[in-house]
Amino acid sequence: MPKPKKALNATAASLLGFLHEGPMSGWDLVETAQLVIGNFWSLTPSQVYRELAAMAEKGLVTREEKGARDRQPYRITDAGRAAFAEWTAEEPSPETIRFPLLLSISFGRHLAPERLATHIRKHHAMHRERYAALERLAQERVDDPYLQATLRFGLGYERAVLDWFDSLPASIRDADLAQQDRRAPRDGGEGGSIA
Amino acid sequence: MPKPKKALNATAASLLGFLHEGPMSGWDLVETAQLVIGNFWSLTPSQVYRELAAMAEKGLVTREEKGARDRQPYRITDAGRAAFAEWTAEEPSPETIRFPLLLSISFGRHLAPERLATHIRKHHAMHRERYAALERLAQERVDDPYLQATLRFGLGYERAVLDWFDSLPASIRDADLAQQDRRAPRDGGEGGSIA
DNA sequence: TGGTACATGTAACATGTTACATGATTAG
DNA sequence: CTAATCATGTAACATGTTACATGTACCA
Repeated sequence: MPKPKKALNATAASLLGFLHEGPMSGWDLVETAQLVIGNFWSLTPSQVYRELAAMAEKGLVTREEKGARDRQPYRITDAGRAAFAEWTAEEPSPETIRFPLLLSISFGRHLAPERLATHIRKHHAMHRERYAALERLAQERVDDPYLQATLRFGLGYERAVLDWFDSLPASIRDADLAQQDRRAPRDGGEGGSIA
Repeated sequence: MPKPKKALNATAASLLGFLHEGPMSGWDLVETAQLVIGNFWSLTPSQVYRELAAMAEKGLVTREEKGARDRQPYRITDAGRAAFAEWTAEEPSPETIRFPLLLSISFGRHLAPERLATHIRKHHAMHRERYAALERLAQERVDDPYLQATLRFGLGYERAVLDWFDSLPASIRDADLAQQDRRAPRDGGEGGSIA
């Protein structure tokens, strides 16, 4: 067997996905992606420009006439559509989550309790905001069932995260400065510079 | 301002976190990590060996006498503990999720419906299994509150994902071979072609 | 004695991140 | 005119992934 050969990476595929709707510039793509797939995928401008250049090289997209503000639109080609279709045939890999805060909690016994509690508090607040923003967004665009499904994912995820925050025991989330002697003698300042 | 200087990356930090419990080999670390932080962090053997080598270079860990089966244990040093402590002081970055299946759904209008439905079905099954496995795990180790908290995260997440799968409209998840003519023509169907 | 699981590691490559350089357009 | 924002891109580096090479111990 000749090995399934990986035609496209998911990021490139997503760009081609958007380009199905018509030519767009790198900037457009970044904006659109943030809005549409931002809840479960991320891509930076420099990645986008790199992928576009690579795909242009391979003939999956072509550059159009520049527009206003030097915008450089890219248009998907037939080869691009074919590559995209090939990508859709592969079984999507399982999702990956990287959640640094949970790392801090895992090693919570080695952190100063109020430090951990502070991290938790900030992230909790951030997720409350995200949830609210998502709810607002979900109320506007009710048209497209695919977008709706992914939006509902984001909502469900954020809801679960908020519930989880609420389920954290006081011993972890409410560390107050009073009962600090459990370990990690407070030294306030930046760690005792060892260098 | 001299720039916060990033002491450690989260993956290296997690290795140091585990090494706080005592010397371990790369293999041990991979196994432990899979078990303890596998629900929200991933690291491959080659990453682990590379990080260990780099950290040995920097004096954050030292190599111990090899044990049975050529196992090479690493022990955290004081500098390692200091670096870890420094890492805990940084605010954890927001989590990132990369969920290729949701990408497929986002571009669902450009996929053959039964292809998308197949992807969904497989992932749904995978998550059902993960959820069951996590529940089993959560029943055993009730001791450590930090582990419990992260386990509860995994459970909450998987629960949310399963609920989300259940919430998918039939039009997306139940594409059956009968109503295939939306696109991606197929043939050989039973006589009753839909009006 | 030969296969499988254990265990360590390297090399090559793909992807993601950060910092920066440049020019175009708009708003004040 | 000038600052802010829009827009494109490059370069350097960090991290993640895949494939492979090597050797150890167990067990059928």
